[in-house]
Amino acid sequence: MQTDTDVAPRLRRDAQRNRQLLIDAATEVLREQGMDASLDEIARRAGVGNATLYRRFPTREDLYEAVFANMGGMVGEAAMRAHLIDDPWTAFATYIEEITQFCAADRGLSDLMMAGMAKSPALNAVRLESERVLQELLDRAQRQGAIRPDIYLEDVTLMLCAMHRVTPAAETVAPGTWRRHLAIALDGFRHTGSTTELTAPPMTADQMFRLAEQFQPPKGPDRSAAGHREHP
Amino acid sequence: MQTDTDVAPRLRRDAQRNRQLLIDAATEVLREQGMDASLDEIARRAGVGNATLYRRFPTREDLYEAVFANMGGMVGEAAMRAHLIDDPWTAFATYIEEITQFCAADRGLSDLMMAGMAKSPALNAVRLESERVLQELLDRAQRQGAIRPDIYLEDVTLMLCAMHRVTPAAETVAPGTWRRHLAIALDGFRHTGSTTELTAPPMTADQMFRLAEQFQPPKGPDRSAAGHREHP
Amino acid sequence: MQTDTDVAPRLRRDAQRNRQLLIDAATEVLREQGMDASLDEIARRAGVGNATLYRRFPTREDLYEAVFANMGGMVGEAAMRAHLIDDPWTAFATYIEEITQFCAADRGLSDLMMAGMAKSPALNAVRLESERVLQELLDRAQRQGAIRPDIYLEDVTLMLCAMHRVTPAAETVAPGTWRRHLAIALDGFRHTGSTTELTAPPMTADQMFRLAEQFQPPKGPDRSAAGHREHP
Amino acid sequence: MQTDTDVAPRLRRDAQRNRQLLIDAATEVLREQGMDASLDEIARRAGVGNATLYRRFPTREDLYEAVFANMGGMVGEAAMRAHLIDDPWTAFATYIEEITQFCAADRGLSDLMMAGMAKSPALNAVRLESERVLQELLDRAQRQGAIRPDIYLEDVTLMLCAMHRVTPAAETVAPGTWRRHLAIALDGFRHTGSTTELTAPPMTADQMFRLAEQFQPPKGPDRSAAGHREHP
DNA sequence: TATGAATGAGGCTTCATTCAT
DNA sequence: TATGAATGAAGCCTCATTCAT
Repeated sequence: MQTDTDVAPRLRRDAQRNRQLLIDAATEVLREQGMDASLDEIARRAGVGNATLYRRFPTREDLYEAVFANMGGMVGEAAMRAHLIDDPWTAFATYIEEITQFCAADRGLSDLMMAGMAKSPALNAVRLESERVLQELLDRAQRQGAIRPDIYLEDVTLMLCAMHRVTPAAETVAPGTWRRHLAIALDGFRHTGSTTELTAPPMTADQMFRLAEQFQPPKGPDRSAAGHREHP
Repeated sequence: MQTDTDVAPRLRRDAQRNRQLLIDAATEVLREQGMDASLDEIARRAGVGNATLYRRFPTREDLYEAVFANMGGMVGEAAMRAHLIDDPWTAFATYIEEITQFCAADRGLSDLMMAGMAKSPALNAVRLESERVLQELLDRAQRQGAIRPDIYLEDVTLMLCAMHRVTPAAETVAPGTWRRHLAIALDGFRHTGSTTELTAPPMTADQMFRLAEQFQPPKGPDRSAAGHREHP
Repeated sequence: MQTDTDVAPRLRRDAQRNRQLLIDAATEVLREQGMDASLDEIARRAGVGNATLYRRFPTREDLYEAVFANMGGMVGEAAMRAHLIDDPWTAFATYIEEITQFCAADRGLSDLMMAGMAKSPALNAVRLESERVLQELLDRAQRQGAIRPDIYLEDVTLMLCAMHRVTPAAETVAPGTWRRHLAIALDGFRHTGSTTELTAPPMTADQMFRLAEQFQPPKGPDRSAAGHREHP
Repeated sequence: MQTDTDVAPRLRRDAQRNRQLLIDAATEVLREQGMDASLDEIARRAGVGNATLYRRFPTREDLYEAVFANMGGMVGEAAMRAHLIDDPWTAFATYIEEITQFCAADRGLSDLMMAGMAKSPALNAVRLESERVLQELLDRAQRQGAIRPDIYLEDVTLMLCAMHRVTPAAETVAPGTWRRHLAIALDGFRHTGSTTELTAPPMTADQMFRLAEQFQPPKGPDRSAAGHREHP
């Protein structure tokens, strides 16, 4: 399902296979249960001992990073396609639509898209990149007058965050409806004759960060002298 | 804090008191920790044995139902206030704002507002009542032309669902920002010159119900051979 | 085996029984395996679910404290008997002998006698009380000239510490030999014509404390959001 | 660091090198963590696969044996130096001091000095050799009247055993204090006017052996159906 | 041969739930 | 009736050890 043959440089064939089994199982379980999924369950689903999972991915973050390794590519491609679109509004909307389409199909992806994961460079990189793209598209659409001028990146991000927390579940029940939902939400950004005046300030980037921190996967016990001790 | 004298008709005085203690504690814990809170924690906070909780509220649903019994009142009052507002759009927006204000301050409330709780008449009743109100306000605003005509109740509900899954967390980080967020989202419903055409159909009521079922509190283990055992 | 009926104020009879079973099992396991014993093993040996152990004794320290609850009495009695002895040296030696006799019979007791257990008031209290007694007896014997004047409390304590780390094991192999061992060691404190000059300074009380900290029982994972999460 | 070219007679050059890396790493880890150190940690520190460790040293004992193979040299040199000392008491005390100095700096060495390792010829050989030397020095000091005549080799050994179980920890907290501690303890052996009469008999050599057996490194699980499994 | 990989069991901790008082 | 008590299972993590390359 995932194809990151280059990511794990030299791994024995069977290890490579197990790694893939784990990633696939994790993808599946995350899709179903979201970011709080049990690691043992993932190992079980992969048909692999739990310790194998720990060997391959010492922390939950490592596993998640691997699961979403190809997300970077997805974002990049979506960005590229969006940049080819002439109409600024359409470019903006299309980019968000593509991102959302990805998330709608995967509860885990949705969860992680906004989750803190402060420790995971890869995940943060993807998010930052996506936000960079978003900012560009937003600027362009505002310059052209399609989007109301008092909208900030964080407004868009927050709206996406909210969407992502619902679309995967909605998808299992009414596939495709998210497109309608998203179209409506996007219209809220439009620069039209009748818009509600915004009194509250937008979130700051730091507040967004702290918000993301609140959507964290479970944190296990710390690793100072824990666990197994003696086999009597 | 809660006053549901009719709900539990004949109960000894102390039982009545315990019931109330539990509801108050649950309200508090749910507000802080959301739908997944530990039942033992609730009993502890109420200063009551855990078994008492089980006796009073055999299932988690029963407890939650009681906790949100008074929400009906809140919805009713919001509805009343909204109906006093002349401008249809303002009425619509104000009602949603009041509901959201409540949810923003209470993680448990937000969780449960959309949560399945199929078994819970009370919760469903509140939801249905709220939806009835919403439908009225929506109709009115559409008749007057403030809201685009191809919007359905489910579109509004779904948007609210998404909001509720984010606002409580946002509130801890940037209080009040949800107003901005909500204003933008509501503008999406407006009937303006430039709106995106909606190709996908709205959710059906039944789909909404099945969606709500996906946001469930934790389910316990399968208990087949549990309980007290003499020490063999 | 232990008899602390007053310690746990009002406990249901079965709980009292289980508590006792746990303490007995812990005593036994600690005697055999020392302070690193597995908590699950203790529960198993007591014929009780592991969670019961946690309910009764939330931390390892709590359990250990209970196991050694009667140590205080032992120390007090030994002190009383020692104070009745006229000859200062005999009083000093006898007190230490009684303490050691207790420790020789119990590896767990020996371990804990010196172990850090910084969190356990009871254990620390016993240790401090014992040291107070020791100091008195030491002073008396030094005033009378039986013990060389450049000996400090910490010298005695350290010697005891060393003894305790060996006597329980020795006891299983050659019961009673510890008396011989102890007699020889005590003679080292005597004020005689031929003693080795002591060039190094004695340990400070603080150093003793930090030494004790090095003999710690295993530390489990921390309790921030760990363990059980969902029962899917 | 170690040089046991004779021990492993014919080994490929790289094997020889790995063997040495492992011994060095083990020495280091044992020094820091004592006898219970993790084997994986040792292999890791050696920069070598864990299976290599198993191939080179099938059992923990085998590894420990190799680690302490050179201890024979240390003992021999200490013995030599002691024999050059004219005063019998000084010779006796100096030898013990040198041995203890070694142990104080090395937790693993201390642990193993007395540990059972019944299977390990090398460790036993070192111990026996050291005891032989000790016996000689003891005899000499007793003949000259410096040490009381009713002291036996096992008395000295046992005292050393007790010291070794404390000095490494003490060393980290109050370096050098062991010298004071040791000096006091040694004085206990002296032939002076005032000594305590010894009623209990000394340990027999066999009892000492069985005592040593009680200080064992961790034993692994029972492995009956382990290993690699195809994923069914 | 050397190695990384895999494994299951074991340790700790918490939770929803039933039992006995 | 109210309550504390008991329970097993599930979660997380690590280790000694065997297997396959």
